[in-house]
Amino acid sequence: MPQDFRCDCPFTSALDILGDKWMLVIVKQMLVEGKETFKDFTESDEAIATNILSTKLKLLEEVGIIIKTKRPGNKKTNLYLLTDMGLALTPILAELATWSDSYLRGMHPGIADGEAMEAMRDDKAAFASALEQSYRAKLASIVYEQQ
Amino acid sequence: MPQDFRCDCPFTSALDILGDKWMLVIVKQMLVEGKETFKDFTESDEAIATNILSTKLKLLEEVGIIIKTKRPGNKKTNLYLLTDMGLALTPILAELATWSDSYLRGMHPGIADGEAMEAMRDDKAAFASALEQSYRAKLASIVYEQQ
DNA sequence: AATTTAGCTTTCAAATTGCAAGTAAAAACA
DNA sequence: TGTTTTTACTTGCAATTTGAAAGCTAAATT
Repeated sequence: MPQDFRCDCPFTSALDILGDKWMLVIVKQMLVEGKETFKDFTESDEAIATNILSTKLKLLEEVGIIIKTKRPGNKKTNLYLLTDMGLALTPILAELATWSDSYLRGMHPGIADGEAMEAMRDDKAAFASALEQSYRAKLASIVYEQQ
Repeated sequence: MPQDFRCDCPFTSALDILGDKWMLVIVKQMLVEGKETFKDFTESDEAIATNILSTKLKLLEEVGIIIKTKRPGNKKTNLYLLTDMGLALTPILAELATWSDSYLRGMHPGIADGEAMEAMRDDKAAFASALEQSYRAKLASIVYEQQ
């Protein structure tokens, strides 16, 4: 199923891929919460249904935002990892979270407000690149089958 | 219909509102293309259906991203304008477009690549604040019913 | 007064999302 | 070595969202 695009607008084209309830949430779970396996994702706060998870992981892989691999010696557990294309979504996530912080608390007072949020308020770009860097460090440290 | 949120995550909460095919596209049409009226939106490249447009405009207003008003003396044509909350989405849009520029051209070679794209590549933050500023200038110049 | 325009609403079809249950293969356990 | 558990799904079906097309009403224009 090749992606199709509504028009030639770069804003809209990003949303043709990312504009749904789940794509960026899954990327966030990988980047921020360190989720890597199918089971990890099913145990998230957002409680994604397994059929949708399966569909979205396939789409993310097809588009090139993640790769699907395994740890050597383990034939069962799939590892899902962000590519450069996926890591490049970090600034979008940081912008979404700071927008929530600024404008959604009136509507949803429970929104988390810990150290990470403070760090983001303090310096959004620094927060984003620290997140990205820490994910890259993890990638460098874990062993998985290259393709 | 009060919005409901999947969990307390600030990333996810933004997507509970913005995570669909249309919300950010409509904001983009207002901000970048200067669209203001129901008819303006129906004439866009993205070709939104009128029933969906109607639903999404209501939701955008309810959330506080836009206001619905009129020009004095005109009882027919509604004017939809971005609020501060809506204008604060500008950086998200800029990030989405630059991500498309960097990673989607392989999949979608037709993505527009004009002066605006060059300006964004050159300085994303400057581009975003120029866009925002120009929208604010327009707001200051047009006459509409205050509420 | 008649026509056009703007801003919808309604109907119904199609696609997407979601719940719950089931399956298959690998791994862990006894 | 057999049994159980775990992981990663798939399947069936209901509910919600999206979409195409037509219709409708009031305001504005001719």
